[in-house]
Amino acid sequence: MKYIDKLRNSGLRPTKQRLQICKVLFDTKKTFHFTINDLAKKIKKQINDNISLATIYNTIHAFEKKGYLKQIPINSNETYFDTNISDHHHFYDLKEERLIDLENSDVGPINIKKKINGKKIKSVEVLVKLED
Amino acid sequence: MKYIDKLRNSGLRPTKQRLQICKVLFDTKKTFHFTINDLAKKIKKQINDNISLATIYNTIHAFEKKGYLKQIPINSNETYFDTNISDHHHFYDLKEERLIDLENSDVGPINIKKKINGKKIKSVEVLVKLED
DNA sequence: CACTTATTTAGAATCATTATAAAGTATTCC
DNA sequence: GGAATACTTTATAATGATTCTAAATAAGTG
Ligand SMILES: [Mn+2]
Ligand SMILES: [Mn+2]
Ligand SMILES: [Zn+2]
Ligand SMILES: [Zn+2]
Repeated sequence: MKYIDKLRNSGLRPTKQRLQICKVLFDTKKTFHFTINDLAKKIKKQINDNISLATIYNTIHAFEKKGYLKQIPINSNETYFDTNISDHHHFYDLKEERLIDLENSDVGPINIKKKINGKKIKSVEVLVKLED
Repeated sequence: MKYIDKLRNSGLRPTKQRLQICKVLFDTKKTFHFTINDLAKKIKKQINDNISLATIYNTIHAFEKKGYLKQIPINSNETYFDTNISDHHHFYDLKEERLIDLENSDVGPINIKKKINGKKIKSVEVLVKLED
């Protein structure tokens, strides 16, 4: 069982709820962007069972900490997550309020010339805002 | 009167509160990053007068709409604003939870190769997360 | 199976932000 | 200047995403 091992390997007990959430998040051809609210709806529609909102929050945060999800830096009243954990960037369509992946190869190499003493770069993320 | 004209020119009446907020935001050598909460404290300390929180929110949003402030895309429970409205980027020190400006010249030119039909690029912002 | 530890859950609490609507102020026009 | 009008401020309430709490349940261990 793919997800059972995945969870065990990161010290998370493979509970029914976590496995159901894994299925919704990772059993797809395409990766996707979501808010907790989006996800809660998707879960309700896809599995015929209830998972409490607190568990969804807990699980998403646990997955993010383990690196199974990424948080997308964007200004919104809701937090956006991404099942695409590759090093990549985003378009944000301001009118449609929609995120679109920009693969690393779609953006030339980014050269950060400034250095901060004693700190190292953990990630470099580009947000490209789009208008009509 | 610098700020009176500035406000009038953008169709905002130069009220006492707006002028006081202008002073706190723009009467400084250096630009700075702030949350509404930061700013409310700063206002209380610098002017000997009370401005309601609702007015601070209204004013900051009006200024942002007019282009006198920028919102910084970052995941935080509070919204960050910037009095530096030049085209620039940010370091975000994860440990100290602090934003640091990265001037455009500190980052090589960014080449967005992908195009989205019917949309044009409004802004390109880079967020560089720093760890120890 | 007992025992320990982690997880789930409903509901309450928190807190940034936005909405409301009444009182106050700036602007316009005579 | 002095209405009349439109905009602004304000206290306070409402909203809504997220986090907290503490009791019930489930998983891991031997
Ligand atoms: Mn957020
Ligand atoms: Mn926000
Ligand atoms: Zn993405
Ligand atoms: Zn800045």
